[in-house]
Amino acid sequence: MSYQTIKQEALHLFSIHGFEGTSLADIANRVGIKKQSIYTHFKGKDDLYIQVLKDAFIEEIKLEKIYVQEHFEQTLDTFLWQSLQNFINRFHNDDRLKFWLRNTSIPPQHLHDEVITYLYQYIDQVDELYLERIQHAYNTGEITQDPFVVGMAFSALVDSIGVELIYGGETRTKRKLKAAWHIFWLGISHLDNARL
Amino acid sequence: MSYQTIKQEALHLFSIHGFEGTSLADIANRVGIKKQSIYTHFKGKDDLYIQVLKDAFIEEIKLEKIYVQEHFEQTLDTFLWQSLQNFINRFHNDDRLKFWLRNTSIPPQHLHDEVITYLYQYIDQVDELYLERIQHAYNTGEITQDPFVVGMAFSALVDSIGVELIYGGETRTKRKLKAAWHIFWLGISHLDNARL
DNA sequence: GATTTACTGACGACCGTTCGTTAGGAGGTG
DNA sequence: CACCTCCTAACGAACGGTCGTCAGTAAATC
Repeated sequence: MSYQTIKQEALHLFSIHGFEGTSLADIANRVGIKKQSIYTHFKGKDDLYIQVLKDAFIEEIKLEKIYVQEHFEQTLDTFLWQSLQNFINRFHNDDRLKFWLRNTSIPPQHLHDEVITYLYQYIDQVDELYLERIQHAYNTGEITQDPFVVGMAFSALVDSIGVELIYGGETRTKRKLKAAWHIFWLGISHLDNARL
Repeated sequence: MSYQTIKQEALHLFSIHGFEGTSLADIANRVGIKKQSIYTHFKGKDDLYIQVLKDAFIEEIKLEKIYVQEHFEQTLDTFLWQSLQNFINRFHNDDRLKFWLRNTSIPPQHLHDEVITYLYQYIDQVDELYLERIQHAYNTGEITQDPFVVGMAFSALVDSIGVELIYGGETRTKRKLKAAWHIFWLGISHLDNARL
């Protein structure tokens, strides 16, 4: 089924070169068909792009849910740390996350609203997933800070890792992650429960 | 001098639509000239793009240096916090930072290396600037954690704010920044000087 | 008059898209 | 089994546009 193949190759190229930087000819070339044949399966370039976006959205949410489900019982420490490792691994082994992080910063203008809608849904849903686990940690006294604040701070930490991954330096990413994580963990387990 | 005007309008459009998403016709249109006239001042699109990139790099570095210089004597608390505010203001009032953050995630492939080189220079130089001030804070006992680690963690904090700014939600940015800063500050002033 | 600047005109290349057509298989009908 | 119809997938050819670019010319500035 070349319907799937087209989406797969489109995802790959979009994740590297973005919407305008990727032509239908390029995609078709990788699939091994002519660009006109793409129109058998998709209404046009916009349609293909949105389909790819949607797929990536659904899949990424699913993977996050699975992770949280399978690691919920671990200590918050390893739960959060391994989720970061999981995030990094996914970025390297899968085009979806790459597509996701890269295309949301400069989406094609005429599709901006649609892209942003999916993006916000993604962030909110993921944040909520993690908030549950963090709330749990707060209740058991594992952390002392307001769970909502901790959740947001962790979300910011994930954002920063995303940036580093995009910029490409593996050494840089590791170094920054190590430092940011260290400070983050000290912060959320701080004894003085300061008010915000 | 329309040489400057061209760069200015190019910067504006590149910062919104990226390299491929911006045409010379669009730029010329905003300047009020024909697209061919751009070739009087620049060798071509690539040349214009690199010039704009270079300008943004130099100017942003300069602004950071000025900030650090003028606020060095403040407490680390306000020094770092206000630098974040400064960062946010610059993003909103100036196209350079917008260009910078947006174009480094998906640079045009044939200019990738050049772009990345400038980017790394930028990050390293800024990190070093802040490290000096942080080192100073460590010496005076204002913070307890390894200055290098604190610098990296702060750099990560800036990254995450950059992401939020690009995504566009002002409310989201404020909320996340508040939380991330809170945890960050607790972390770097933590009493147990844990080893990394 | 020399030099800078912007213009007109045109170029080939590529863009996304539409058209009509062809090959091949699935499924039903006689 | 043979025949016909329908559907899917991919094709070549071509469309109107836009892209970046180059050459030559006119206008403005010094």
